[in-house]
Amino acid sequence: MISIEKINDFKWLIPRMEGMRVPGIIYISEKLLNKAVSEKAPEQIINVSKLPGIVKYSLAMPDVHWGYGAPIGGVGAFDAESGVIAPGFVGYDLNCGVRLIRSNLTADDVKNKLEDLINLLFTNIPCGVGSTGALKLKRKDLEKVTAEGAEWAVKNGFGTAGDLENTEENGRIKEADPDAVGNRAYERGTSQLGTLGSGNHFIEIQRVADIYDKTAADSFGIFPGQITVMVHSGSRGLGYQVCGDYLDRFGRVAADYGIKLSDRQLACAPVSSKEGRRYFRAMNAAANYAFANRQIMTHLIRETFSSVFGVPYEKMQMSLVYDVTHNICKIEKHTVDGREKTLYVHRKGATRAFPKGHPQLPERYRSTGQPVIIPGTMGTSSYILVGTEKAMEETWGSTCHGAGRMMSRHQAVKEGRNRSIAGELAGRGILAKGVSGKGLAEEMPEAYKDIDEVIEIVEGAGLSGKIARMVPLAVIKG
DNA sequence: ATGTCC
Repeated sequence: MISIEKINDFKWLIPRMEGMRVPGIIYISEKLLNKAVSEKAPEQIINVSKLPGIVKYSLAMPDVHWGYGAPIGGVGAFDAESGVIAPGFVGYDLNCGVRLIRSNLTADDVKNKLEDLINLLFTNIPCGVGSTGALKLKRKDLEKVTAEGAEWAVKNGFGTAGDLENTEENGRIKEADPDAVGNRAYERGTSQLGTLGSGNHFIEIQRVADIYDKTAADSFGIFPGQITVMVHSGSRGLGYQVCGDYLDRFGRVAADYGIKLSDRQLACAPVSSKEGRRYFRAMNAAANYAFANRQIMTHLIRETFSSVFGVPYEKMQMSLVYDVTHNICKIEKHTVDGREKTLYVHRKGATRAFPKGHPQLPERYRSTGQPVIIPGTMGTSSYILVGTEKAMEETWGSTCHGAGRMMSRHQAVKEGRNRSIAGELAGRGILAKGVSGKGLAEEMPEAYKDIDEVIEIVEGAGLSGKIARMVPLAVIKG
């Protein structure tokens, strides 16, 4: 039995016990804690707290759930000298992330076009496990993609300079090394650029249903009744392979650095070690691939809208609001006990949420704070939030990343037997097109926590502010 | 999440 003590309505403490270097903190409500968090997630929060060089606390967001090695919804910062880096605390889908594309279309404009849009998106953007895209790149070009990220995509005609401006890291992480990515990863990545993938990855056409902060919404280009398009995808087989390769490697070398692993899935190496630095550069290379992937899909989405409406997409003002990554480790400066420190911040199923004034934000968001894009499920709302100063102080500038699973995929498939999830969604006015019925069942809304409750918690805890809520109209699923 | 088992 793990003891979890209430700090306040939205914040809970796992006190430091034998072997823990720092305490655990879970941002959650009593209701969600009892209903949606199994014992396995707190065990992983504790395992993370035992890693060398972890600073202050092992954190979990309200969408926390059990994952490979470390919890999804977990955040932890590590000292730049004594800390470690752990692939299992970044996730297999390196730079899995979300972007939101705005438009000047209203729900009325798309009412009679939704079916065409969703069918053509499904045709134009390959999805599903192992799906391959229209682009087949030579190894040399692929290396440019891992070095240059979304910048490569824009350079090759898939998007605009404005897209880069509105992407975390401008869509290109500088400290990336194409040579740190293995052959097998490149083989898998060759034909997958511009593909959606499977699982919880999706492209969704949404309607803006609520505005909570008009000033911020205005500066984000968001208005009531507006059509937005949300993309959730990552680095596909390339990132998966990078994660796997370095997990193997770290599993073998951790002992050489005197690290005793409490869970092999949480294999790690010192950030300052040869292996640690190499993983960091490979991870960033895979992250760049993911930025390019979402960028190329953005272009395909714009073309799809153009062809359905018969007007150039520029006329529909389909610009990028923001692109966030929620599976990554970043070098960031944070204040620790009154002093500025350089930290390796791991976010696994957690979103950066920097406050207004932060120097890393694009000029246009300097006075509002960073847009935080949070998807719900196929059947529920999604949100635009904004980063806060309190997140900077308490969670290394982090917030939740989505609703967070409540049921295992296996359990969801079982629940979905003799049901048509697409049919049920259609009954609620949501057009869902998936590669497989099983895939849709795995992603049924009931398999997830209530996104509205999750958002209430991050807002109540002061980790982000609500800007707008979108509802799903139509979605494609891998 | 994932060429859902090299």
